[in-house]
Amino acid sequence: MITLKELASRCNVSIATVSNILNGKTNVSEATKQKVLQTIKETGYRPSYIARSLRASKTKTIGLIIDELSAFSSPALIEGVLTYLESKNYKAIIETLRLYSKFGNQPYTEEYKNVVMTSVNEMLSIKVDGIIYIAAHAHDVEYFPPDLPVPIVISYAYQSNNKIPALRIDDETAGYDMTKYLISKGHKKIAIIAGEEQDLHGHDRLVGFERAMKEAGLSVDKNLLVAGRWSRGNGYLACKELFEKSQDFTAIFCFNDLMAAGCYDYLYEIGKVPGKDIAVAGFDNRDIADFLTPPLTTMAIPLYEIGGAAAYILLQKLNGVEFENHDERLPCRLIERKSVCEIK
Amino acid sequence: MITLKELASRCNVSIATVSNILNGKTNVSEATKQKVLQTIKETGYRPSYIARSLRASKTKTIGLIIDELSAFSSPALIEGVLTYLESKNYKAIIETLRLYSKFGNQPYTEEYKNVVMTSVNEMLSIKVDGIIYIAAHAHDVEYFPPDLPVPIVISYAYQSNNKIPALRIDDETAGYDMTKYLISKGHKKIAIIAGEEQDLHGHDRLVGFERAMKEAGLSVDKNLLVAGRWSRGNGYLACKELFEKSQDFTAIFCFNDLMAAGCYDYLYEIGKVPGKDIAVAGFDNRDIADFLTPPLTTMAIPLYEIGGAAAYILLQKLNGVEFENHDERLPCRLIERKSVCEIK
DNA sequence: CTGAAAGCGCTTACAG
DNA sequence: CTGAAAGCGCTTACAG
Repeated sequence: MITLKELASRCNVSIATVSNILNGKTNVSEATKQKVLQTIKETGYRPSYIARSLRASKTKTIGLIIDELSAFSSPALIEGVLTYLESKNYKAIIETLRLYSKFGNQPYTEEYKNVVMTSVNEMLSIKVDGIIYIAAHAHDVEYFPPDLPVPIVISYAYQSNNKIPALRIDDETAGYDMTKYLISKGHKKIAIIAGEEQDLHGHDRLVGFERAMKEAGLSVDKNLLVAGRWSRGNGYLACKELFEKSQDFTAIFCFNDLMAAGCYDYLYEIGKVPGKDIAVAGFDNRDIADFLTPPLTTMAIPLYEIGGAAAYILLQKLNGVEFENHDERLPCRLIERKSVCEIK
Repeated sequence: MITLKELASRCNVSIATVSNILNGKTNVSEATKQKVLQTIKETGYRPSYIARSLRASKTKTIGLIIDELSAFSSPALIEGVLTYLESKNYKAIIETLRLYSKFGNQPYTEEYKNVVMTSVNEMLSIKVDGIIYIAAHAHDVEYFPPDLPVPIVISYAYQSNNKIPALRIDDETAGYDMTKYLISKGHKKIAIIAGEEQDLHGHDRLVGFERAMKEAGLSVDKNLLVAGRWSRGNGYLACKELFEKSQDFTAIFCFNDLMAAGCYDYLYEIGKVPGKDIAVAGFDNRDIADFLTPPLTTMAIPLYEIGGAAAYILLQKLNGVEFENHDERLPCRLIERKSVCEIK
């Protein structure tokens, strides 16, 4: 691969002139411009990104710090980021933290902070123009200092203690919408399998649920609320617990699809058919939702959009636009399938 | 963030000395070394990756070109690559080609070559030390020229016309193993839903199937072989076609899980229960496999391992080790669940 | 053991 | 319209 210098000498012009042409400066005669362009074509010359970055002290590269690539949400989030970045001619350096494999089910520990900050420092050393943090799960990030030398945007989580822009999903409205849907199908006694206590997603969905119930004049029975971890096995257990506490409900709203699947497991075990004997709703619209029997009615999460919006905001910030305290919540979409039966 | 020069002047030594310390050279007095290290700690100095890369003309960065991030295989492949890379202190620049969204079901066209080569050239411009191409589907890549200035490794596909190392799965053995398993369960008449014709994965799996049948002294009935696209809908259609052509089989080996799910759909429609009235096997071990009713017996693909091996080989090549004509096939693993019933 | 100097491949004032 | 020169932040012989 030839260099600018060689290219210039082949064309019998100075490197400054070639550089000007490359950068679209207009103060160049048409003749020399054509000659240079022609030679570039012949030689396959490509400017060195590295040299350009060093000189211009901008890399046009964004650092992507990813909690966990194998989280179901990550690929779509990343795809959204990359698509926007590419359209603006930015590159991405990617680093995955392997959060779940390293820290299991209690991921966001003190030790984890160090992992994240080490990654941030590495990105800084690479001289990325900005950073996008892609969380695996909504949480209060806390650890990004307010005085980072480059802008940062949080996707799928947020930070309460300063002004870092964040994009997440509107859990409350989603909880509200699903509950209204359930009510519209005639359900009045709705049980909840809620995911871990003190979980942000769960908390907000529950608030939405209660609001919808209240609006419909329906009472919320605390006996019909069961919490647990976000897995299929725990969905099974939670469903079991529900039936041990009460039989008085016609629908179960699970706060994720995995727990809904576990819920199915238990229902079949006791001879009840979801979508027929009892309504089940999920959340996330993972791939599996459509492959359950019956296909699961659930909430789709705007992952691609969140990724795109995160990239958009970051690039805006790079252009000097302020996004202080920007904590945007994108709407989820109800996907109606076969697991919610109607009650007359 | 301070520079080497500032750091040196704070310590009253030359930049060369600081650089030597940073790079672990031993010809430095303990006293100055301690002073410099101390100052680095105080100032939070970090060397500029960009400047270092320009000077050393190595970036310690690998370009990852990804067919389609949302392919089910990509995240694990990437995770494997990144994990190995990180352990060796390499970074990754990532670019996704959005193959399926751009080119639909006939992805590997002439136009696609240009997309890939554009990406390669961009990586070259960024001066990556090497490239890993992560395919979404096994195919003969063809387009990488043999004289690329940096080494390249193909993961999940291969290239027939030159010496680029490639890692893919051992479809033939996997087809053989699954067939043997089916035979061991008493099945003698096995139908195949094969995926697209002339597909590499499908071709090799079929060869393995035929070998196992032959070894067991079983005949292969061409009527029991149906091809189609890799989707659920086509699995449904293929299963229907199978039943229209013949009723004389006790097991269906689907060449991916999605088609197996479609197969389930049709079976239920005609009142047959998979795993009871008829055996069904899949391929891929996607997330959905365990959520079907009954859970699907299938073949797990060593994606993480392929990614890791690709990264390993690339770094070996960077160290001058030759891997000409390296076309490695990693073994799949049979995951036994509930969809294959036994015949006495 | 330490430092002065060249140079990696560019961009950016600035002079002509 | 064109070019000489400085400099981005490092590393690497080389001299002392």
